[in-house]
This record gives sequence, C-alpha cells and structure tokens, in this order.
Amino acid sequence: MQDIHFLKNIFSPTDFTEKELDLILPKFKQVKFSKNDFFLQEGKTENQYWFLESGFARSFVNDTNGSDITTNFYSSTDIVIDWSSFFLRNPTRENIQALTDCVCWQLDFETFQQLFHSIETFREHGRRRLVNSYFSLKNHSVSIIADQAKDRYIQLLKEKPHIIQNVSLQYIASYLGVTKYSLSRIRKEIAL
Amino acid sequence: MQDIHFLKNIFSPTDFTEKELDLILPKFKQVKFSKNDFFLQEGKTENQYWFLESGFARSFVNDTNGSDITTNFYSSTDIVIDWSSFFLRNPTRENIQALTDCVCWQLDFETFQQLFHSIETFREHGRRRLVNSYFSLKNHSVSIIADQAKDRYIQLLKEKPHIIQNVSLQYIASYLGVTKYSLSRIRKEIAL
DNA sequence: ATCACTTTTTGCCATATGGCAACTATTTAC
DNA sequence: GTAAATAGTTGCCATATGGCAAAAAGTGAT
Repeated sequence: MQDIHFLKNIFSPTDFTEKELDLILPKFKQVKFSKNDFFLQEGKTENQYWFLESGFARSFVNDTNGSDITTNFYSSTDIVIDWSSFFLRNPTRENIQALTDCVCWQLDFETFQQLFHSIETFREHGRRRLVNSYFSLKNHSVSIIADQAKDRYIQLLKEKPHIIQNVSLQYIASYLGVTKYSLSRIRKEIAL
Repeated sequence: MQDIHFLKNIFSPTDFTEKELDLILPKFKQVKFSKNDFFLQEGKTENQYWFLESGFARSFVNDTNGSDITTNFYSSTDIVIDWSSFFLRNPTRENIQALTDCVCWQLDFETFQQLFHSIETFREHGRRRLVNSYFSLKNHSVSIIADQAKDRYIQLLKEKPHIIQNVSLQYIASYLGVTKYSLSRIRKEIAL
C-alpha cells in the first residue's frame, strides 16, 4: 500500500478512534493527475471525493459568452469536488482541471456513502467539510458585491498567497470577477 | 398539537416510513414571527432549523461601508437558516429578518443532531437541503460575475416571481449586486 | 382623511471596470 | 536552443453602474 501519512493527518486520531481509522483509511486509493488533466468535465456526474495531497487545481464554468469563469482553487489538503453533482447525482456544469501535476486520495460515491452512514465521526467530518465550502463561497459572493476589485485581490493575497504565487493571472482574474486587463492594472498599482 | 399538514408535506411518506415520520414530526414546534422580527442576529449562533410555512424573510450582512447586502430570500417550504453558524456552532455575520408575518416549524440543534445521526433518511434529506442551498449560492455567485445586472433581474423574475412581487426594491437590489438607483432604472427599462 | 415616514424615481455627473489592439514577456514543444 | 504558442501589459476609449440631491409616490398611524 502507498504511504498514507498524508491521510492520517487529514483524519487525525484526535477526532477518530484507531478502529475507525482502520475502517476508513484503507478505502482510499492514491491517484495521480498530470497538469491539464480533468478531474471532472461539464455534463458528467461527479463520482469521486478527492483529497488533494499536492498540486493545484481549479474549477470553472463556461458562461454564455464563451469565456470561462474560475469558481474555485484547490491546493494541498483541500477536497477537490463538485459537492452538488456528487451528492445530488446530477450532471455538472463545472469543469475541474489540474493546474499542475497532482497527487490525490480517492473515494468513490458508494464507498463514501457506506462510511457516511455507518460512522458518525466520518459523517460529522464530511458535513463540516461541506459547510466550510459553503461558508467560503458565501464570503466570496458577498465580497464580489461589497468590495472593489483591488480589495478583493488584496484579500486573496492575504488569505491564499500560495494561489497568487502558483496560478496564472487570467484564472485569478475571473475568480475575482474582473478581466485579465483589470487585474494586470491592479497588480501594477499595488506594486508601486 | 398544531396542524402538521404542512410538515407532512415536507417530509413526504414517499421518502420516509410511517415509523420514521412518527419519530420526526412530533419534534417540531410551531413558531410565529411578526414582520421585522429577527430569526437570527449578527454575533449570535444559529441554534434552530426552521421550515417556513408561510411569509417571507431575508438574510443580510452589513458590509464595511455600513450598507447592508441581502444574501438570500426565504419563502414557503424554504429552510430559514444560516447553515454555517448552525453546523459549525460559530457566531454568525448574518442577520435573518421577517419581511412579513411568518409561520414556521422549529427544530433545535440538539434535536436535529439526534435525528440526523439516528435516521438515515433524515440524514439524506438534510444533506440534500444543504447541497441545494450550496448549488443556488454557486449559481448566484457565478451570475453576478458573468451576467449584466438587467439579466440577473430578469432571471430572478423568471425563477422567483413571488420574491419580486413581495419584497421591496431596495432589498432585491443588493441581492442582485446593484444599487437601488440602478435597479429602479432597470425596471423602468423593462417596463417600456 | 391627514400627516409623517419610508420607498422609489429621476436628472445629472462621477467612477470603476471592460475590451480592443498592439506590444512584450514567458513558457512549451521539438 | 529556437520557434511557436501562450500569457501578461498597456494606451486608448467605451460602457455599465454608482451615487448625490430633490422630487414623487406609496404606506401606515391616528
């Protein structure tokens, strides 16, 4: 079996009993993605729950004008998933693509369900993960309405400097709700 | 006991067994709110799960400029809740206020937890509700980035005409991410 | 019905951001 | 290492939306 040190860290023994960990950890399978590989593509149904050990990914949707809009970034310890598609078993509108080579730990829906319904701690863990995503999305959404583009950029720079450092400007721009031209100008202004 | 016809509709026997409904329905308590009453206030921790039988409510946050931003509207059969605060047990940044008199069915966190962990169907139901909220929020968020204000208004008009009809312009404006001045002009333009 | 209060509308101008086009810098593939 | 492709920058002008102030319309209480 592969090195599961990473997973043990995610499912820390502080929260789970040894017995629970013995039930959970062996269900995960290590999977590697190369840069530009798709975790998920528009029209398909999300069937995997992926813990990202290393690398970067982004999710995006194609809007009606043909341009794409980044909806999220994923980095180490994040769960790479489209929650809606995974839980509602619906085809998704989103794409999730590796921005660099990635190492992940995979759980399929069936296995997830089995663990979710049989282990209370796993349930609480999963719910917390989902709610944290909801919370981030809400903050991001409010920020787009309330804050100026420049402030949103500064905020992201503070909260997720690794994203700014590792992701190309064009993808960050649409995530922040501005064009690449504007973001380029914002960067210039901040650099002065 | 009060009339639970509404609740029976929410927890339809198609999904739940009679036995499960007997465990679930009696736990709900009917609560009434008057117009302008707060379901939840900034700084407090959400401790209730409310099914809205009748009336309208909105949630909002105060931004850094002192103005408030509507984050959501609630109408019949919706769950009036701040998911993050309820599940993470954190003080919230949001306010939820009744826009009209409201009739609700209440479940407190403890009781919710007990049902959630003991009844698989209840669990699935709760998760589906949360994920639906997540899905709506994501769509709203993308729409603010991708679509023009006028299109967002038209979209809302199509999808939730009852909101347009029952909620004052100023609250709808901040939900759509525009000022009340702009929304007023958008309405004028559409009316022509 | 009247008065006070709140909400909506509108003229006017300000501002943030969009977006083309051309140029430069950086990355990727062979 | 070089060529080709992709990404980022910048000048210029366009446009959507912001926001004050004042008027108008609507709502609620006595």
